[in-house]
Amino acid sequence: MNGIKNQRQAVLDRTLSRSGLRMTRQRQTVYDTLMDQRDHPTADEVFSRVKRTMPTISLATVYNCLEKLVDCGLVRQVNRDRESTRYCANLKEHGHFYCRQCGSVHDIDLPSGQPADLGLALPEGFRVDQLDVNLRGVCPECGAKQQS
Amino acid sequence: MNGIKNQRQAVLDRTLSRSGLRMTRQRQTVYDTLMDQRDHPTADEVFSRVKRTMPTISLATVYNCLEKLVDCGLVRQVNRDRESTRYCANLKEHGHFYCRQCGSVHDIDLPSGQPADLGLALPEGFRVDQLDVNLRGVCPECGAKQQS
DNA sequence: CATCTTTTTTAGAATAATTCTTGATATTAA
DNA sequence: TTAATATCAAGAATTATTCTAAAAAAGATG
Repeated sequence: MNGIKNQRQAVLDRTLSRSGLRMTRQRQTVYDTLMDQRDHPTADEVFSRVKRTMPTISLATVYNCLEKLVDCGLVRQVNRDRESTRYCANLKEHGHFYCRQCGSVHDIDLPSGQPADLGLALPEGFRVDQLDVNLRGVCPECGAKQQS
Repeated sequence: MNGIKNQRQAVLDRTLSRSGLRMTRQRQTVYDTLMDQRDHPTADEVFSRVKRTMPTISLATVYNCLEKLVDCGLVRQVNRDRESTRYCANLKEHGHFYCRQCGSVHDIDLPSGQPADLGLALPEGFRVDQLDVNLRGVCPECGAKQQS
């Protein structure tokens, strides 16, 4: 029972050791937390979720774990302006939509392929290796509320 | 002589008062600084540039002025991850390219029109009113250096 | 012009997120 | 087991930014 978590754990273990890192209970819990509820929590939010099952963990450790997960590519940092960094376990290339009313963050699929495909008029000579797309507006839930 | 600065000043004056704000020597100088050298400086960098002609200005004032300029729409804030906010006096819709080698920031034209035109597969119900595109990579200058 | 009002500036304190430091603890290797 | 290394944890430190409160400047009014 609970094959999903076992499989997830195997991926984590493999990926960590590929980066010369050890699998620890803390990393596992932090990773599980991100995978279980994929709503782009801040480090602080992750901290309070993890504390529920591991009350002795410290915020510094959560930051450390998140950093390692980002380093080994299992987790992405998501930033909007200078607000707290959020963490995202969706590895597919995607952008983010921020609802200015409820503050929720939604993943938005990007057209696969190179950034050039976005139709950007990139002058000669720029080599792009990362693309970051952020949208701001009103999400469907808030939009609906407003109409009524 | 110096018609450009006079014209610029007139625009600033008009725009400020449209927002119920006064034209001050500090705001004028901060705005001029951004318009004169359009390289996306941080507040701190603006501060040190402004100090050259106005040695008594304080950093808080620079922050205040920048905030007002942003409020009244003459200046845009530009963020990359959680680094210091940068300020940009280019009002045309555009994205930003960050060179990971020299740290320079370049404006990148976006295809005019709605965000949907970027080819984003936006699910039904999202109303977008702001689009933010950041690219990361190597700029032409650094690319050329590397080849040789 | 003198006075009153409002806005702006300023210096320094406060804040918030994150990183750093250092010693304790756990894990692996020998 | 012992040694070596990696990780964790608690709190201090850092950094960018905002807040606060008082002084200065600008504009309006009589």
